[in-house]
Amino acid sequence: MPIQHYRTETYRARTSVGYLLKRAHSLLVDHLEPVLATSGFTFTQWVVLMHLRDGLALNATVLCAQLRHDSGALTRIIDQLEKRGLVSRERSRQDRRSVRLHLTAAGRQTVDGTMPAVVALMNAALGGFSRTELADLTRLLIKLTGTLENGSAAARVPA
Amino acid sequence: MPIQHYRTETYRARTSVGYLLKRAHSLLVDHLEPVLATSGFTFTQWVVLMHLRDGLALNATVLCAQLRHDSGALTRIIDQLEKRGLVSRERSRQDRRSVRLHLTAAGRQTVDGTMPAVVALMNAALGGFSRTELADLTRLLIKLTGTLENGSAAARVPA
DNA sequence: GTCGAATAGCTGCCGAAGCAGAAACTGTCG
DNA sequence: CGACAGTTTCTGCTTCGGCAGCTATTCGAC
Repeated sequence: MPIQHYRTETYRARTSVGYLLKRAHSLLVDHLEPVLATSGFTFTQWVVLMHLRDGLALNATVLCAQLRHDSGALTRIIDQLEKRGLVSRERSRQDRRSVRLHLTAAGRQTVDGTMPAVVALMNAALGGFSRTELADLTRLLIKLTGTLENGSAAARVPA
Repeated sequence: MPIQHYRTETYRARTSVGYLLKRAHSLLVDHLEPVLATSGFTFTQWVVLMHLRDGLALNATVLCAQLRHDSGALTRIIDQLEKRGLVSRERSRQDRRSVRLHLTAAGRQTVDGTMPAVVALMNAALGGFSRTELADLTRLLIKLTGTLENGSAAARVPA
């Protein structure tokens, strides 16, 4: 039995978590894009490279789930990055349906090169935050995504 | 002099605020869309109606800024909603360049009809949160957006 | 008042994401 | 073995957001 945080009569867009999430993310991307553009990347391309660098995804299917992105669109992004020599495709031998992705040396070097500017931007954005506040924010966001990933939220919606 | 929250060597996508914001928002929208589809709305259309209902935006320019949406795209969304009789356009008399937007009675009734399901969904998504946790999350998100709206973040990025 | 600059909104165009379906492959069950 | 369901990736089609340019209107300097 969850708490009634919001009520129908008093729900307002501007104070809702959903609106604030969108706004914060959108503003962050707007600040990030010019920085990445100096390295010749769109935001989406850079995110793909970051995930490959961190070993979070070895193939397109997992990458789609992680990034909540369309598989068709991802194919085309990988095409671009492969053409630039930053990513390589290789058919898996265990399961020949699957294509293993990894960063090339050039790809790793390029994405590492973007990190100082990105980290500086993030730290500036969080300039007014104490360490505790950032830890709280991170924890609460992880908690929220955890709830949303399990089907529990959708299941409770009345017909 | 902001705190060095993140460092170049240890920055990882999965634990960064940016990634978590995107993921949380995206999951929330995925849950919301089927609910709104039963009323015949896309997420974007519904957000526009909500803002008009709450009196947050009286014309297209303000609405664009609020929603961080393109003015051209917004014109077409308003077209659809006007054609369905949910929104009305009216040239302002004070400034005839400006078009005042408002919900029609039908529009208000329709968007109000979506509220119970939306509120139920949000409460389910926040099921594991205490009142304090939701208050903290909301406050921290507002704080973050505030920082990002003032140009301070971008200004500090090194060349 | 007049002229140039700025603002509000709309239209055409382009690129990227979403959807559906095809092709290649795997594993299972009879 | 062979039919069939399920995966993984890729390819066309459609839709939608972002950009540039246009018109109408207003503001400000002179």
